[in-house]
Formats: sequence, C-alpha cells, structure tokens
Amino acid sequence: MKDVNERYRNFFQDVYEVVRQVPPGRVTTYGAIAHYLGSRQGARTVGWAMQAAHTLRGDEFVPCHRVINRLGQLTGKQFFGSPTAMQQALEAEGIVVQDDQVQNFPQLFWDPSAELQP
DNA sequence: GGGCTGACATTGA
DNA sequence: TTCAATGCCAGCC
Repeated sequence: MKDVNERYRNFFQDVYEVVRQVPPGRVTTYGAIAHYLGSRQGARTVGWAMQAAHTLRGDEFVPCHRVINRLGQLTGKQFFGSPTAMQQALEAEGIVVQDDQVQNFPQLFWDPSAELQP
C-alpha cells in the first residue's frame, strides 16, 4: 500500500509469478491473471507481459503456452517461433489441443484467484 | 515529450 | 440475443 506506484511496476513480475504457479497440464487465462492482480480489464497488459515474457529465459522463464484467452484459443502461438510450438508444448503436458483450441478448457482452467490465495 | 499499438475482457445498447 | 465501444499498462515511434 505504501507504494501503489510500485505495484504497477511489479505488474509484469506479478504476472510471471502467477503464470509460473500454473501446474503442468493446466491452463489459465489473461482475465484470470488480470483479476488476480486486481485489474479485470487489465488483461490486455497481461498479454503484453507475455510478449515480454517470451523474450525472457532461464530463471525468468514463463510458461506462456499455458496462458491463453478465455476462449481457449492459442492466440500467442505465433510468438513461439513455430505456429505449432505452443500446441506441442500443451500436448506434451497432456492437454488436448485441436484447431488451435484447447479441448476441455473449463476442466483444465486454473484460476489463480481460486487456487492461489494472496 | 506526446500519441499509438498490442497475445484481452467486460459492459452497454 | 449479438455487435460495438471502452478500459487497462507497458513498450515503441
């Protein structure tokens, strides 16, 4: 609370933290992360954080392939270098992806606000 | 220094 | 019911 301004600065950091907490075989959405951060409509910024995240690596690695839109579509697959890399990554974890769309999405959905408590 | 864009989501009509 | 407009933050021109 002392630094409300810093909270925004940690927005990316917080996004990475949440995405890293996503267990294998599960997926989350931009809105869920944004809601967890306190900004429902900030989902757009979360997507921007993902773009910056895919440039990171090593300790800062973020499983962006587990982050998709609420429609279950692999919107950012094109940023993985290969249009199927994201799908391959998800399938490797047991997630069924068909036509760039995650099957049983509601079942695989992982809500940080519900699973992860602040 | 100011304005636009971007891997989305929610609300209103 | 569906379509359109709005809101958010950070990076880039």
